[in-house]
Amino acid sequence: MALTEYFIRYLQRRDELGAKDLAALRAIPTETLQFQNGQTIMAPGPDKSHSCLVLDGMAGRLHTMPARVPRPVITALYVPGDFMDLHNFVLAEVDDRLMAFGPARIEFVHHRYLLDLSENHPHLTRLLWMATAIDAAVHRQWLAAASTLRSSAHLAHLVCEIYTRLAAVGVASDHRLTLPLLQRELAILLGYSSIHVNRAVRDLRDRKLLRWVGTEIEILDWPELVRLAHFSADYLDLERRRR
Amino acid sequence: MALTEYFIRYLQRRDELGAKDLAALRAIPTETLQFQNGQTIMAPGPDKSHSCLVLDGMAGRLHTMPARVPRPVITALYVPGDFMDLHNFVLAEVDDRLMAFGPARIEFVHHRYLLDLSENHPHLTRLLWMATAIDAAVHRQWLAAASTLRSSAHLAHLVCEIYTRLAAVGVASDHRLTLPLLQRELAILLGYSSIHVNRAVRDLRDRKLLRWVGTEIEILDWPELVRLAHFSADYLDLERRRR
DNA sequence: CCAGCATATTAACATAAATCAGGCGAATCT
DNA sequence: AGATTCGCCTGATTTATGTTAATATGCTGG
Repeated sequence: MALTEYFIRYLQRRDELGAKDLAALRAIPTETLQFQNGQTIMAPGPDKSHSCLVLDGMAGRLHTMPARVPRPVITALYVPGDFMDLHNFVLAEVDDRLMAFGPARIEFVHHRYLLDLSENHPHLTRLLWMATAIDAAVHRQWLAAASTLRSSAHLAHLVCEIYTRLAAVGVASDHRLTLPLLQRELAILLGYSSIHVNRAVRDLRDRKLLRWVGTEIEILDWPELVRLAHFSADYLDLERRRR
Repeated sequence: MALTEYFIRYLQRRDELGAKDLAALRAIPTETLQFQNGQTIMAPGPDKSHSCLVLDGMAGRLHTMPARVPRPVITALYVPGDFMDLHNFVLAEVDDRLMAFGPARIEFVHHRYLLDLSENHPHLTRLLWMATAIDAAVHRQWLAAASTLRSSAHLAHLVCEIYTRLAAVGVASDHRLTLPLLQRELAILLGYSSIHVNRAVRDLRDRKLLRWVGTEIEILDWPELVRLAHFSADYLDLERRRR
């Protein structure tokens, strides 16, 4: 199985890929595995041999604070095309757990191929580096959202971001998206109790901004949702540019 | 002026540097500028030509949400040796403002040298990449801290982290540190009102965990502070390892 | 069809943090 | 010295969020 075309499109939206780059990417062998909702894609620990990317479905990163901590926190969400685990290629140890949200197909790439890429394809290396930098930019946006937004606006911000990211890879359109997260999981993502998340969902419904049944969301008033959430897609760095 | 030895030590704590790597790093010319408290080191905008690192003093990253947002948020703090702005080498645009906290000397590296490095020194490239990955790991820890900790513990976590990072570069020791942030600035970092930060400081004082006068902090009970903050230095990735 | 379970929802109450209002003390300026 | 500014500190009140408890709803397996 070859490296997901989703990821190649992820890169192509942001920079031009030459024929040699494309060939090098497509030559990387991967192993694809299927996961069910809640399953662990990668457990924390040192010396990982693979990094992984999302082919299909959604996945997330569960970060646990050390010692007797109240609960883990979801610090990132990944959609198809996201190379979700490049970090562990350059870090000694990442003690986050990667898990599937809903059914998901994940591709695993052995680090030897990334190492080879970093030795012989500097342009691609910069693009992989860019992918981790975009992850970090999303982290910063989440930090800012958590600091400045109240629960409803905070939840709205998440919906705007995920819709934008899903739409960018063609998995969502027409202001409809599937978000395979329980309210309990939204709570540990946004940093609220699940009851409070429920209040926030109700608030957005009452304002007629969206319909939300189970995992299916329909955004009824995108401009107003964006305004409430102070959302702008800039930080996702979707623009095409030489790097 | 050559690339700061602090940054070289930052790398050496985490991996071995060969003679060629060292020579390549030391050959990079930099320009050093002095900033006063509150001054802008780099303004947001596209097409930056330089990245910068902290030689002396402290600096931070101010992230502003778009359009009529309540306030900016401090999403990162940088200490001597931190290559604080590698992001903009690989990203099209970073709309964060970099500013000095207290007097600070900052080194500027032209992107042409980073480009050269990424073309010809894959091992060093991976290490720079690692530096941005560590930044991202710190972001995730801040996200987790913001979600799970109450004000006092959250503030305690920040103090633990900054002391650990300052001590790692030899700028702090004996459980004493200088933190050139006003309570107002701590508030926009932690996501509280400054009045509430004041209460958190008082709480830590009342518990006899630290003395805090102006910008001078003395940690009186490190183990208890660490326990309260659920702090562990793991995420700073200080361990030495091949990458 | 029912029992059993998990999730969503709501209400009532408790706590945390924001906001409002103001006082204190040190540094600076006139 | 007096006035001003700024950061620190504190109490009173309001708002946001957490907690507990209970009900509803939708699924699954018998």
